Amino acid sequence: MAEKDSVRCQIVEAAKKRFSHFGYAKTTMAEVAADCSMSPGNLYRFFPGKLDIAECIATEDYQRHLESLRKLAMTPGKSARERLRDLLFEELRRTYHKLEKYPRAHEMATVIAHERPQYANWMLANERKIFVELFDDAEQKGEFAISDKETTAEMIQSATMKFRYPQLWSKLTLPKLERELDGVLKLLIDGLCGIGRGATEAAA
Amino acid sequence: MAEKDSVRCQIVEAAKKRFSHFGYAKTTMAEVAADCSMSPGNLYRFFPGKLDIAECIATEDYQRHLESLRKLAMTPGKSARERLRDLLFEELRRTYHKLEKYPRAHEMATVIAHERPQYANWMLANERKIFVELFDDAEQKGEFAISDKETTAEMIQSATMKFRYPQLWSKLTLPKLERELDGVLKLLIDGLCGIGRGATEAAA
DNA sequence: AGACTGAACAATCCATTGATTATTCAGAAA
DNA sequence: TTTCTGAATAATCAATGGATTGTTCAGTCT
Repeated sequence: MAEKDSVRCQIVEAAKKRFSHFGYAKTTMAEVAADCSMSPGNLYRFFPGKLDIAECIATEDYQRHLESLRKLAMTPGKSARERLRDLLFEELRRTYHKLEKYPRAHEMATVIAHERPQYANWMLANERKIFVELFDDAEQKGEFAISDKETTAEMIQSATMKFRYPQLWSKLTLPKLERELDGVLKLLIDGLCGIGRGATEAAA
Repeated sequence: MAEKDSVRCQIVEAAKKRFSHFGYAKTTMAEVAADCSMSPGNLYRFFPGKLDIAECIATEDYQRHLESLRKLAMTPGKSARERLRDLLFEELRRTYHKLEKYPRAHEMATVIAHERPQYANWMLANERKIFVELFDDAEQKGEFAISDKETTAEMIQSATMKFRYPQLWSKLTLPKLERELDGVLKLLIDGLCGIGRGATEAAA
């Protein structure tokens, strides 16, 4: 069992190197197998198919991301509003930098999104859980009370789509995207009327 | 001059029929010319190229749309909030129905967006003008006061991307999209705190 | 002179085909 | 028995070149 896991891990590492260097399409199962000193056929005892290796790599990375989001959502000593802001900014920056550093990641994301349409939904649902935790906490501390938290989380995701897959919808630079997210967030939190208090507080 | 315009119009009408029936790629300049009983070369006295005919068709249609938006933005007897809602819903419904009725329209939109990247920006800028007019009016009537109206308009567009090209980002049905837009709009107007008053008013 | 034509050209498309590759599985090795 | 191999298969990809099509322009017609 531990044996099996270590082989799986070896395969994933080999594939990770190939995928990020040559791209998903340009690496063959035979190459990954050779890197692991095994036959192509043997890969299929550990993964149902090529795409599943990619998904495994993506998920591994995504779990780390989720962890860091959870941490941001619960940072003590920060207002709920600040933490919400931190969450969405982290989301934007992570994907932006990831695609900047590993341009091949875009190909992988595209392939997975295309062949496994539910995958993106699963990611969104995971993040919504974090939003809901944050809202629960905010309610307890009397910062704001949201009646339908799950729905509200969906609405926030809907309104911030552009910042979740930044390079996909626009060719804006990161600073411009950040300024725009800042503006959207201010609207989402305070509403059009602005309420008066702390219009600058959010920009800090 | 009037002569020239009528020929242009004839070309546009012929192209419109072909494009919506067979698609942009599948109709040839020769066919459009034949429909107008003229040679292919003659088309180029009226349009710089094939894409410009498509753009002309799109723009004609878009101008009508803009007009209807302007009307909605200025409907007397409605609150600014209601009118803002009407605007965004009209936007959603129009594109949704257009693509449902003319599936070929998607191809044309894609081609134009790809070859003329500035076109989409021009459309967005036009609509922002309407938002700004609406905000001016709202300010005058004391409904809400927005400091930077142009920027606020940009933020609203940013937050409602998903509903501007509905079939592009999701496979949701119109009713689901409407419910989602409704939720996003409520957030945008009232903010997360909800302010207390009229949580149901927006859903009416 | 101005309006228009249609053959010519270059760019693009697209079907065909030959090569590559993901996946399977009968059987070898341990 | 369990683990693994590697040739066989079917699906996909990439190259090719022949046909199609957007665009031009020398020249005809009015």
